[in-house]
Amino acid sequence: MTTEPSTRIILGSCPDKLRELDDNFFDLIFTSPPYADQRKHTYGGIHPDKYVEWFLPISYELLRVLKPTGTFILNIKERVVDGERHTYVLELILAMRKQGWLWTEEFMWHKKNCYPGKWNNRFRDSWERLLQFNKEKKFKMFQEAVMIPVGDWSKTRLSHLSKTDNIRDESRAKSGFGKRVANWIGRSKVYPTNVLHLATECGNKNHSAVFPELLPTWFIKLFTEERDWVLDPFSGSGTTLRAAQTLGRNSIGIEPQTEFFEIAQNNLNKKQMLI
Amino acid sequence: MTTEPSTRIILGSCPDKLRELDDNFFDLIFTSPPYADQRKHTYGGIHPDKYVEWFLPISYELLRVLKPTGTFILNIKERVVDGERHTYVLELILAMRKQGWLWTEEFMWHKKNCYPGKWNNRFRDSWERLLQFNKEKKFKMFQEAVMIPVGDWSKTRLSHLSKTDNIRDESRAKSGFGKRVANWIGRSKVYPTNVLHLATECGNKNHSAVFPELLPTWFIKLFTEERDWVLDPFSGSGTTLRAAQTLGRNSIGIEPQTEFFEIAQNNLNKKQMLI
DNA sequence: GTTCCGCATGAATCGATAG
DNA sequence: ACTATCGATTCATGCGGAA
Repeated sequence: MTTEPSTRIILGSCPDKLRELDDNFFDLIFTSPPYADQRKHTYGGIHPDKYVEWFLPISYELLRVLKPTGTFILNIKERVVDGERHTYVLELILAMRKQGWLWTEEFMWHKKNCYPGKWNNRFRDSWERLLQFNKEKKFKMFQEAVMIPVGDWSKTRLSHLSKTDNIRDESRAKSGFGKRVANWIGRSKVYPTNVLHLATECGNKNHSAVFPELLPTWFIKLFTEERDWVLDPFSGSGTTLRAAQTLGRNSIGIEPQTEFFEIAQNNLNKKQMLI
Repeated sequence: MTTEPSTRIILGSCPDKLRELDDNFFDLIFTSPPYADQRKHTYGGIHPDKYVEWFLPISYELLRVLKPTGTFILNIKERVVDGERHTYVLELILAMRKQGWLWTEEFMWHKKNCYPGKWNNRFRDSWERLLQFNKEKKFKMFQEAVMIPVGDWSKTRLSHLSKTDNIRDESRAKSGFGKRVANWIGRSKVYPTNVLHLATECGNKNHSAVFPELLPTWFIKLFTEERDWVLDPFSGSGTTLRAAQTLGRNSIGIEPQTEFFEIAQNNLNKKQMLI
């Protein structure tokens, strides 16, 4: 048994590779599956009308490999089809409940910098769903791990902050929500809400990720302890795995594309990699 | 024909009173219906399992009285029942589509100051859905009416902020999001996103509103012109009607409780009231 | 060392044009 | 008529070069 947490990426696809994993093994599953008909160039686009059908065999396996006290966080957003929001996400929630999942909560990721554009009939979409599913009503949760510091006077102060005002200290504090943590060290802390107000990662970083590392970091802190096991069945460039590694959690990722598989390997600490 | 816009509240309940209204009459329907409540004895509480069944006859009439170019904004959030988010909102969206509604968009109200509380298995809920439904793909929308100041200046400006610089002036500007207007007149503006980041109203007013007046104000500006007709089928203390009156729109409200009916009457400009 | 500014880019969507 | 492809639109962010 090593003292370092282990990180491993499996080259392959879901649900096939999931079947090789043990029952009741993971404490947290955090993933952002390919959205319907999006990123066609990287993943084979899944047609919106076929999305639920495609995902259910995967969620079936996820239910099996999750511990009874574990949590599944699904980052997803429905696309616009023919002028309407498509209903596949709503249908997926209903179908997963029939599969045995509990739909415990819906967190919201409020993106600070969303995709630009201008249309006559809608505004830019600046939020995504973070659906929380559980196997049992009683699950592990460590709310203290994600508390944010706020004093009485700072409540007033915070209400006057603009979006950009929060940015600078985010990368330093790594506590989520970008609340200029450094300035309030030693102050009393409060619990956050179910809205995460984070920026998407910019494309000109040396690695590209669809979500910022702060996102998995926050949920890993909230739902796991050190040495717990984290799974990302669509690990992509490995953002979830890197967050897990930084926090001393064991993790497994699954990724079908060799290109992303290799990028993720390079972004992770080699000493902890199990090949 | 009066030059002032008219405002009228009907004492009665839905869908009965809706049946007395004309076809294809309203440009905007904005409402926050009573939330589902499992405590049967509560007045007006609708059991979550019966919510869709209760609402469909109402949405049927709303579809009838809305103009083909009009918009229906439904402010709603599902309750937690037995540890899970109940699915009645998801089911309602699916059922309303079968009724003929288009589910065009889902706006998000990100509450700045949400209800306090502490639970072992969840955080405070600080967002609500604002579901947009339409009859036709082509609907009236006036995006310029809700533009907000560009964030570009703020990078420079915010680096040397004084305390007074931070003070917001929502009421004077009436610009929807209430984003520090006075200082940036003459600056270029940008379109907002589909997330509204507003504070809930303070409780120390003599009436309690479930949403701040800025919320209906924003949608009335976005989807109607002066003298257009606005309907709130659950008008409560009359927040939507007052917003409509302030903006020079005609409006009709429906409210079953005499107490709220009278509160709303008192909050509105009497000269424009049609009794 | 800082700060400032230019610039490329991103889980998108619509409408027109083409097959 | 129905589907596929393509250009136009837009803005917060972070990197890199310059002052």
